[in-house]
Amino acid sequence: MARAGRPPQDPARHAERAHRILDAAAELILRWGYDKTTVDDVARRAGVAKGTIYLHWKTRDELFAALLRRERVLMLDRVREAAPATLGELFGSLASALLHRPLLHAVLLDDSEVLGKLTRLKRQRPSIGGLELGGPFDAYLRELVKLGAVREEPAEQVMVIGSIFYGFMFLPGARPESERLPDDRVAELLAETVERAVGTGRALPPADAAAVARATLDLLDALADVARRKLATSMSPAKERVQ
Amino acid sequence: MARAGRPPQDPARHAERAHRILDAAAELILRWGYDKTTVDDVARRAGVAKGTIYLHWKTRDELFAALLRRERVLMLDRVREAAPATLGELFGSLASALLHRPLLHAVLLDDSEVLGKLTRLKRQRPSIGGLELGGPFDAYLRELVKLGAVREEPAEQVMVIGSIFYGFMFLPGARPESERLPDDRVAELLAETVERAVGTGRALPPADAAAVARATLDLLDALADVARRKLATSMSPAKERVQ
DNA sequence: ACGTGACCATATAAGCTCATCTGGTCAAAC
DNA sequence: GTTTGACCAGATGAGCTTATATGGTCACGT
Repeated sequence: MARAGRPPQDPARHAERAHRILDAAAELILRWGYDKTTVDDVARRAGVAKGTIYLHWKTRDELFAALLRRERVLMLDRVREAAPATLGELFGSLASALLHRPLLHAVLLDDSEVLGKLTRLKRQRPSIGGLELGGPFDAYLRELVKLGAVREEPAEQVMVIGSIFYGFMFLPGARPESERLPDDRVAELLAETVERAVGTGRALPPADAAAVARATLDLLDALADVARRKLATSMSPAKERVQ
Repeated sequence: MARAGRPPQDPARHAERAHRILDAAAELILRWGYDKTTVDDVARRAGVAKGTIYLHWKTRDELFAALLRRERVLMLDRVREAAPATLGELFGSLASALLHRPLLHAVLLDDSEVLGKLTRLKRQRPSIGGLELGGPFDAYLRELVKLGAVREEPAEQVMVIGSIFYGFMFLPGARPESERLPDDRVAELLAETVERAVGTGRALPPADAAAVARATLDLLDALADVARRKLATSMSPAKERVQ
């Protein structure tokens, strides 16, 4: 109640505060799990009043959605920075980035420890690991097939890649600490495995290799673009949104 | 461990009844889950009195253990019959057999729908998918490395294989029915993927290829032998057992 | 205009009771 | 000698009550 001052309508400050709230939420959810993290906790940790949170999001769930969307954008940005030039590198970078974002990792694995009662509900969603399996990724794969970087039958290759990716993301958590490989090594092995599993094995002519690298970055840009647009929806003030 | 008391009047009939009870248990557990399946249900379905079940096993849990051990033996027998001759074929056969044994599949995936409150408890166990990752399988892998069938760093390859296997066993269950491949095709793709992921790619001289096939069958024999011995322990009358 | 925190209706958790169920036993019946 | 099912103590679950916590709102102060 002691807080004075009426900051003018400063969008930058407003956005900064939203991010501060999301930071608080991320930290608390990771520590206590979604069920045990209250809006009041988040507000306190972010140094705002509870009501302020509802100036940004209509419900607690929307706050969480915004958080996940931001995680996604951050992850994709990191992948994009790594500038993967092949399918294997793409998934290696994805893995590496995902392992640095425990919330997304928890969503992928449907970890009830973290997600609480949200666990089963998310199952409905068709997306796996942040990649829509029909859609831009599918087009990307077909492109690589054309370029001779990936074998035929893209529909099956999608399943193969998905399985490998999921297995690599899951298994380390199921093994005793002592036998666990460092995250970076896991990512490297994943990259290698994907390449061997669905690659053609032939070396590509430089022009085609460049085309693959280009297609990969284009895909990431497209995914990041969608992700950023969704995030923007989640970050605009609650009142402005219709639904 | 001399036999206390007298052997049953007709051992064959006795064993047949034990299997009938396990059949009943398997069916009910798959239908209702472990938690909702009572000893009385099993007895009724098997056409015996409840007390009879306790002539075979000391506790409900031991009945379940026997069931799983039988499943394991049956699965390994099936794999052995397929006579896999390479590492890839070994895992293809394992996958195919596992997909035909829903109980083992549930154990691998830690499916709480089926296992109920047993879910988290089994987590402790070091075994994944019925293969002890240190032990006979490890020796087998090293042998294949020596024969030039598998790349170096067997410790990492174990992790790679495990991840791939788990991913392939898990993913189909997470996808919509419409996009799901037939079990046989999944097994084939898994075989191919494992081979590409950890194989050397070179064709082996016939003598070495034969050695690989031999080692594979030897491994299966060894695993089946252990499994059968454990099963035997679980199938001997409850009173004869010490622990 | 903006932000706040007291406020409210509802949700959740804890504690308790009571009836039913279930794993396991055993004296009696084959 | 083998099998059975009535039987028992403890587990489980439904139902209810009470106390606390929580998501979300809003009149008010700045």
